[in-house]
Amino acid sequence: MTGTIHIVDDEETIRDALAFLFASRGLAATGWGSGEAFLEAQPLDDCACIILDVRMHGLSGPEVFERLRAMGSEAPVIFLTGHADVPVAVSTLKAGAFDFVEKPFNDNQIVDLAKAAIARFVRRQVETRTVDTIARKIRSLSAREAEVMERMIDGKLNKQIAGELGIAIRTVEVHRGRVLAKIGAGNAAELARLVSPVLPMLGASRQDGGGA
Amino acid sequence: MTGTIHIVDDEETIRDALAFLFASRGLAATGWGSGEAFLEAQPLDDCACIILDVRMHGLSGPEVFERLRAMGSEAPVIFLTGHADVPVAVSTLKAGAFDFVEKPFNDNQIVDLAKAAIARFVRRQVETRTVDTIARKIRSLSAREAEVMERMIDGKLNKQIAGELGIAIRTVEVHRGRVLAKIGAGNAAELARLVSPVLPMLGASRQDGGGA
DNA sequence: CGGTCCATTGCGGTAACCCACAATAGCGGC
DNA sequence: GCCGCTATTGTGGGTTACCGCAATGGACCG
Repeated sequence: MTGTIHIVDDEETIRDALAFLFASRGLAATGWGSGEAFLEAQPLDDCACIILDVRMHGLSGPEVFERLRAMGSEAPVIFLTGHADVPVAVSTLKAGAFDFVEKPFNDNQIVDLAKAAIARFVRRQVETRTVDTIARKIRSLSAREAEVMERMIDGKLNKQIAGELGIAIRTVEVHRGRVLAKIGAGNAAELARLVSPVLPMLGASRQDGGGA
Repeated sequence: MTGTIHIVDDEETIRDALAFLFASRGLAATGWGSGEAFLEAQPLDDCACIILDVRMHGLSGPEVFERLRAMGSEAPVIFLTGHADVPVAVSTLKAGAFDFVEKPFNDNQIVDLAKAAIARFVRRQVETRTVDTIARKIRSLSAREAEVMERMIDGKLNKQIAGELGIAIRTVEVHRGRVLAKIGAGNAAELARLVSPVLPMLGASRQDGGGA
């Protein structure tokens, strides 16, 4: 099981129709009668795809979408609408919605869209996990080790690094060895390849990893 | 001058109104009466932003958009439409359009959108130029040098590379030196940092850079 | 106060990198 | 056939990287 499709619509007819449709195609789906109910349950871990009706009692689809993104959810969202609302379509798509479909929809179209959304979700999950693994390793470095690593990636020699940090070459060697061990790289080239794409995404999240 | 705004609309009234509007805000703009006329002139180099009417005589806006992309243009496109056409809005945005605006539009909104589009265009131009510089250097490598470089980035030792390629260590050293010189890196770490983000984008574009 | 973690440094040695000098050999063009 | 480009290899030597062993000193915790 790769994840569940969550259907949020205040019309029970549509909810049930979609749930039945997905079930008949072998896709797991759950229905929610309102945005509030869905958000409160927060089944974030299990969200591979979210289908939101635009106009609902209480929170609207776009409002639910906005809160999901604010909560950090990256799940693909497919909007359903019964009214030709171009501005809403444009703004949600520009905000990262997966698709925007007008009712009445075609069964095969919706199923294909949901499958594509889940496929994208799975792909991103894999990428994110890879990045997170590296990021966690980087955060496990002490402050000094991080300083040394940054300079290693720039291709600086131990001698230069020692000069910049005002410490002995031997000390740089020790840090360098620890960096390679913690990141799991055999040498500076591998380190640079692994870490350099992730570094720019870590801006303010570093914290002092050690004492002194 | 960062580039020109190209307005493609078969209604002269709108063309002129937009051209006047942009001119009054200090933005250079040119009008075209049809998609065919615009495509034929191919002012690709000068396209910082393209405004396309959806429904026109001859080629429709989306058709023009599709041909532009097929021609390799990455310029941001803003669609204008007089009709609430959600499917067209969705498909064009998913295909990479910058925005989709319904008439009648607000003057300030259009100007701000055009400015944002131009800003994105300029930013991408800079990125593209950086990537192209590296890509050109990579293409200047001989076939053998490229094979060696690939393994350098993986952090392999000269000894390992020599084994894989069935050549002497000394030969690997020579290629290694030439790779670093051609790319402009001081060592393998810098090489990996510079080249590894660009490599995946070069799939089929490599060609033999040298003799025998 | 002892234990833990980290930064720091030194010694000595192996292995790897980098380069100048020198030479052989195949391919394509004039 | 000569020239130029590239690939290939060797010799020898200076510079670096990397590692084990050993030790000192500061900060924090129970």
